[in-house]
Amino acid sequence: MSESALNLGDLEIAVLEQLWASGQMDARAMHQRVCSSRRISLSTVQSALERLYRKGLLVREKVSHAYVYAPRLARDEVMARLVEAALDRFDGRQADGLLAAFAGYAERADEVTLDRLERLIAARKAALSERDDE
Amino acid sequence: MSESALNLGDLEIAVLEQLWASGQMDARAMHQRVCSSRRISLSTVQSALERLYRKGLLVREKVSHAYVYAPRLARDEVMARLVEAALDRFDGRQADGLLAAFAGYAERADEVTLDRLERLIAARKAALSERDDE
DNA sequence: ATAAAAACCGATTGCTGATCGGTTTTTTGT
DNA sequence: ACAAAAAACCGATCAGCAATCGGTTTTTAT
Repeated sequence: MSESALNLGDLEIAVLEQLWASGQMDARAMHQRVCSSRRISLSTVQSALERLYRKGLLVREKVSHAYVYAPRLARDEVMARLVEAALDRFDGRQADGLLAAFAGYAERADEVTLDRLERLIAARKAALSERDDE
Repeated sequence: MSESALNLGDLEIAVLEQLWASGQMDARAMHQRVCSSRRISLSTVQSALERLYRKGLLVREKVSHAYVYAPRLARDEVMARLVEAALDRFDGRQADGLLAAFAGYAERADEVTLDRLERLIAARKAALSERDDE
């Protein structure tokens, strides 16, 4: 096993989005934010937070008697892990899949993004050739 | 909804891998290939094939009395859709996530892959500027 | 000490993939 | 044409997981 089987439900993602937007909050505050779009009890929100905590995606700290939760990973990092998890299940290199996903995406990408990508690749190339020189 | 909620189980992926490797086969042949690693009945394999067919990932044709299944999408394409599906569930642009996944991957990418990517980006840039000229 | 707030616990529901055996339909060999 | 074999088809069960909740216990603050 590749040991990176990550999966997230809809509520879990909604909760994460709130935390990424606000930095941290307790279950009550989260409930306030989420219950406008979802008719949901406090318990349900607590469950989702607990699940995310157990999945290693949140940290928490007891402030007086209540847990205050905060994201343990950046939004991008979580997305990256999700992508990795999706691709991990296939045989062999996952390069192809990511390349393909990326190609499809690049078809619609704007100049700014393309520039960012070029820089990413240039940086990696530089790192590679420096390694070769040693 | 973004209408691209694709998800695949382990057996489904194993089945797809076989088809990508061999082009096409019927349920019996698939059972032969898969039952070495998984102790599984023919019915189970048939179910998986049927599910994949309904998901639009396979085509099939009656050859004499048995269905012969074949992939409808390339391996890369399926991987790309899986990535898309994983990222679609987040708010806003999925650019960031793909970029992040890609950045992580690029850290380990070899020169050949980097070259391929550069070409991909160059092609997209060319397409963009041609559009601008019109 | 007591009331309020939160954690904690367990139970239920719904969805989906995996799994199977039995029944019907179709094909094929004689 | 008919019987045997093969496959599709059907429905049922099981397992895992997210979502959902209410009730009980624990903790805190007054």
